[in-house]
Amino acid sequence: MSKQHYQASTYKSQMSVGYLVKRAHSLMLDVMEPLFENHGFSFIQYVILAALRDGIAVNPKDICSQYRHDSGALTRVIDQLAERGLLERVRRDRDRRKVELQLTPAGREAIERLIPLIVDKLNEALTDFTKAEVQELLRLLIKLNATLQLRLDPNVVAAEA
Amino acid sequence: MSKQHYQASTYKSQMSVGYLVKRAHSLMLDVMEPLFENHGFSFIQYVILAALRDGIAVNPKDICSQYRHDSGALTRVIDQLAERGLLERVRRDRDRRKVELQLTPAGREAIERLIPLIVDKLNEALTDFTKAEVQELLRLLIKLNATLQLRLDPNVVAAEA
DNA sequence: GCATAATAGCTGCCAAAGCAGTAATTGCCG
DNA sequence: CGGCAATTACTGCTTTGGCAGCTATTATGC
Repeated sequence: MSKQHYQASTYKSQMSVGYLVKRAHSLMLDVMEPLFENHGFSFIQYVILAALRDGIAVNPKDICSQYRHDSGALTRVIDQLAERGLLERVRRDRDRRKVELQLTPAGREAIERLIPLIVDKLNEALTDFTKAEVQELLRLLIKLNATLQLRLDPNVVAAEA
Repeated sequence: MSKQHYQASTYKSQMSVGYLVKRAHSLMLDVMEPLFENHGFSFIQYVILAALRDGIAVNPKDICSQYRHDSGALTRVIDQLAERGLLERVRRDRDRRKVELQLTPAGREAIERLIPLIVDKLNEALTDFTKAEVQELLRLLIKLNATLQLRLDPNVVAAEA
């Protein structure tokens, strides 16, 4: 069924997409995290603000599944952000189980201030890349994610269609 | 200096290598973790065994920096694996601060048993990819990691040369 | 329509990661 | 050579994530 890109007899972690993605993730964190901490945010706090800014998530549930973060832990982080007046919980009548998270003006301002710093770091990380290489990397990552998503939960995609 | 791949005024997380790598990492974990747990290993335990198998690491320090894992936490995980007889701590005279980790026969057997399962999952995740696409993805990830590594610690590479 | 299952968010408890400080060893520089 | 800084691994303490259970609300099957 699936292609034989890897074989057990010759497998080495160094050439595994799994290892390489994990390592890229580690290195990205090393680069980005100090940036947020300097501005009074933990990484997960930034992630939430950015997810709301870009429409990646509206409910806590979305953030949990998108970023593989624990639901209980997330509640407490949202509490922190709400206490600092950066976002608000809104209950809509449409489905009263759900909580809609909304950035306050202060929250929007905070995340917008961080964006240029992120952009700088990303551009630095991609200095040696051509435009075409970046496009190809994005395309392949998106394709990989789509496949993984599909294998994990075939129903979701069908349901959204 | 660095190319302008991204601009603050048009930046969206969905097209960020950072976001895409983080998401790939999440999805990979969702796919792989159940596999290890079914065989009595946590993900970090597998990572350690695989790192030793493939020569990614020899000392605890190597694992910490490669995988961004806390040194203290790692000591305790290594304790677990040592108690289960899967690896051994060896002090070499060359530098007695360092501990060299070595897989025992049981440890080697355990990790070798897991490899085929990993390989299957990876091949599944890459089903829709051509050989050329996989090669290109690997190349770009390796290049990205090298750049990030360089930006984080310019001395390391110079020292190793 | 009603009982049951499923979903979303929250709370308490436990395990694990993060942090700081320690001891042993080695490298470095005067 | 000697003293100080750096490195490696480890140990306690704190913070955070992961898990199970709970409540409220909505979807589903009879």
